[in-house]
Amino acid sequence: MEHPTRPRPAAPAARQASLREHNLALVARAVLDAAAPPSRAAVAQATGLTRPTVSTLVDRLLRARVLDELPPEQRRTAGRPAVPLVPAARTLVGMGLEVDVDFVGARVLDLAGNVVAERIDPGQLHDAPPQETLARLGEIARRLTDDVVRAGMTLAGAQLALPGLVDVHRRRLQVAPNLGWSSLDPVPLLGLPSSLDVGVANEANLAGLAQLRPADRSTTASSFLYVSGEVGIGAAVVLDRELYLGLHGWSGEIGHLPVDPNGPRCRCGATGCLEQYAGKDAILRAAGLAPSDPLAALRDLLDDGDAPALAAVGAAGRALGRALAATINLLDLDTVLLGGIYTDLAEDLRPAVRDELDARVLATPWSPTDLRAAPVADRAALTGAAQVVLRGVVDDPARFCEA
Amino acid sequence: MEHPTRPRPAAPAARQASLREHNLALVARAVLDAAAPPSRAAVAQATGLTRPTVSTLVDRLLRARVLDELPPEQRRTAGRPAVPLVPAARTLVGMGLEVDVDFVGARVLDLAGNVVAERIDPGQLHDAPPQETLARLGEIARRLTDDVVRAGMTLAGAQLALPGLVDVHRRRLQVAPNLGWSSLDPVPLLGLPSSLDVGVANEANLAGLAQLRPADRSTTASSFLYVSGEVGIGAAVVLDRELYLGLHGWSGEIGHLPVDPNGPRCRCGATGCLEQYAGKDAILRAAGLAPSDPLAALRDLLDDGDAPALAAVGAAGRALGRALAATINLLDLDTVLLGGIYTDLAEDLRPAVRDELDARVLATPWSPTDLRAAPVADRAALTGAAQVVLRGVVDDPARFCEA
DNA sequence: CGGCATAAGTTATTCCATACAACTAATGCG
DNA sequence: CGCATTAGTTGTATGGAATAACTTATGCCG
Repeated sequence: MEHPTRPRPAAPAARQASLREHNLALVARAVLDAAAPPSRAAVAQATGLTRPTVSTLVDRLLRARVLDELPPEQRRTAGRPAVPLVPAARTLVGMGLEVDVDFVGARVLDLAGNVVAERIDPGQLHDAPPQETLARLGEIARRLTDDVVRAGMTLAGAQLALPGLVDVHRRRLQVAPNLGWSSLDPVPLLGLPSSLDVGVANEANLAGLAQLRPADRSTTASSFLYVSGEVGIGAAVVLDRELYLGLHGWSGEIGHLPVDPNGPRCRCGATGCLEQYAGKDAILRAAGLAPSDPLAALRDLLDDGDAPALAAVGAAGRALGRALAATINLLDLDTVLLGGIYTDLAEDLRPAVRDELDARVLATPWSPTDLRAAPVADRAALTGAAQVVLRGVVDDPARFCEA
Repeated sequence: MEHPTRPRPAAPAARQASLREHNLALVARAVLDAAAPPSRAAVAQATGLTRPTVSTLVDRLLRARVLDELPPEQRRTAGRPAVPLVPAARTLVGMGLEVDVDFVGARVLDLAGNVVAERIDPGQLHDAPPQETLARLGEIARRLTDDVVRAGMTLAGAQLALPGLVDVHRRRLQVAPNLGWSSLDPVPLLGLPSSLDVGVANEANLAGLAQLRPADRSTTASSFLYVSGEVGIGAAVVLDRELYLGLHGWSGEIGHLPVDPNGPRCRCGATGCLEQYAGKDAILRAAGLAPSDPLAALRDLLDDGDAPALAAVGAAGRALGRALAATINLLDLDTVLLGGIYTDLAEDLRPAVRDELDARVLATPWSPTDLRAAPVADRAALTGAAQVVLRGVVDDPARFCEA
């Protein structure tokens, strides 16, 4: 059972072995989260465990191929040189899967954060039958799985990102308007071996999680609101590096926040939803482009100072700012990461969004909102999905330790 | 350090003693959450620990006066009769403190949930200087403390509920518009002995937490949105019995969700905020009453079928419904508890709120929203504040075990 | 070049919370 | 009165982690 965050606390039994598992995970996380490859002694320092304890735990993690040793480093100080520890590359890997309106794809990451294998198949998938699309994705997944297994890696699981309401506990898609899908059990349709653990989650939520680990190892905030602007608009609430999922995993449906009750009718039935102002199609249409036009066309218009395009982005920014202000008031976050098409439009959107945030966020005087482009932009959901699998490994490495 | 929920996960050290503490808390919680007083054997069953282990842990909790034994029950079945375990009454107690626009008060609860001591002082406190008001409250607190200590009880801590933006980590009040207070360190102004641990939190958040334990021991949902309608409107997000606090504890500021950008100007600077439609003063004014009129006056008008009153409540319900729909879309909750003045108005508000929820909540087809009056209505924040202290005791009973 | 300080990592021992198994205690039942 | 049954206790074993002492591998200084 892979979940975007660990399963509900439930009733935690508390035997003695839990201690070892807990500390094993603690050590693994310390190595993965470290700024530079730490020695056993440094891990002991960081975790509060003693050096002997860390040693035995590290040995176990080395045998499980969760960690790896680097050659002893040359130090300038006295003392025995440390053996730097790093997450193992190309051993345990996790697979992210995604279906979106214009592609299906899979990406395999290892614990070091490397993309080990990837395959993206573009195509217009709106209203394509789910059986067909998911079978196609399953085929890709199977091929990548074969590749990595042949290369000696162990696939720990997979996570499927879908642009819609996903029940993460039942692994069920309730509805994905932009795909034209509803009431679906997507996992069986992939046709993957049942031994492979496949979780399902919302695309924006997974993309949000991916922001926690930029490829350049720079640090992002550990709490933020990630907004994904696509045809629909989704969001992820991340607090203390944990995703807020809500009851089912449907949290973050920001696209239908009411911006103006007198506004245009939305396909959700209400009027004046955010999506009608700041959704991809809405922006393009307001800028005088067609929904099928590439985003670059809008970029060009903006760079040329085209008035309708500037007006479209301004209106989108104001609407987005209002919706974000409401969200921030409700959730008490101080960082907003602009994802999806908003990443490229960040500088164009900023003034209008800023104005609305400053005017409407109650906490502004004490905690002004940090508004920035999302650091991970390249199909972040795919990366986030794979990371969820790997997070499952790091949170319970005991599963992969035989002795 | 009392917090509405336990402090941030941070870096959990993991020594051997943690195991005992964890299991101690597990056993304590099992007894407190049980539907009927359980035996040691039943606790063992419930927790997954063995009977000998439970026995030693229970002994410790008995010595710490966290638990108590009842006289062995008469059973109809064979076997040695069980000794029922209950939370100890009148031993360890927690104090809730509250300042609101029309009263200051303190309430002391024991682990069994009994109100052990209470003192409410009504008064119009809008624009009263915080030094004075908090000193008054401190005086009450000191008197209650003396009473319970004299009666042999141990006061584990206190928690102060305030109607405003409270930074729970710094224990600081940023702003409380309805009190006319801002930028305040309230705890020192209470003048309580520094040995007493006093936390601070938002009134609506604490009232929301209180809903988890109705006095009649009936079960509420473990996840819900609690809405507190007063002069301002606040909310608490409770997921899996845990309060979502956000970064600072400012979550749940629902009162300034925009309902209609063309609506009346709000003192927050924006226009058409929820508070302008569904705040206590707004409803009373729209019903032709004065803000100072008691709620009963509105009740009478409604019962008489007074048209302006009905219209006022209808408008409030529609506005509230829209704001709640936005909140539910964002947070994925399926239960809304109406608190504050909304409790009494629940049946009057229901139709309009229902309509808006059904129309706007995306998840309605799969998870219709349960809308009901809050089960704990009698100054719930005061109760919730005391419970936060007691929760701290139950989560770490080792603090009170000497041996 | 050899002793010494220093830091990393390991080995041997102790400690302690829990599991396990066997016991005692207190009841109903035939 | 013996027996089955369930609650609770005692005594022993297990196994993680702490502690302290050790080994290893370096830089530094005379």
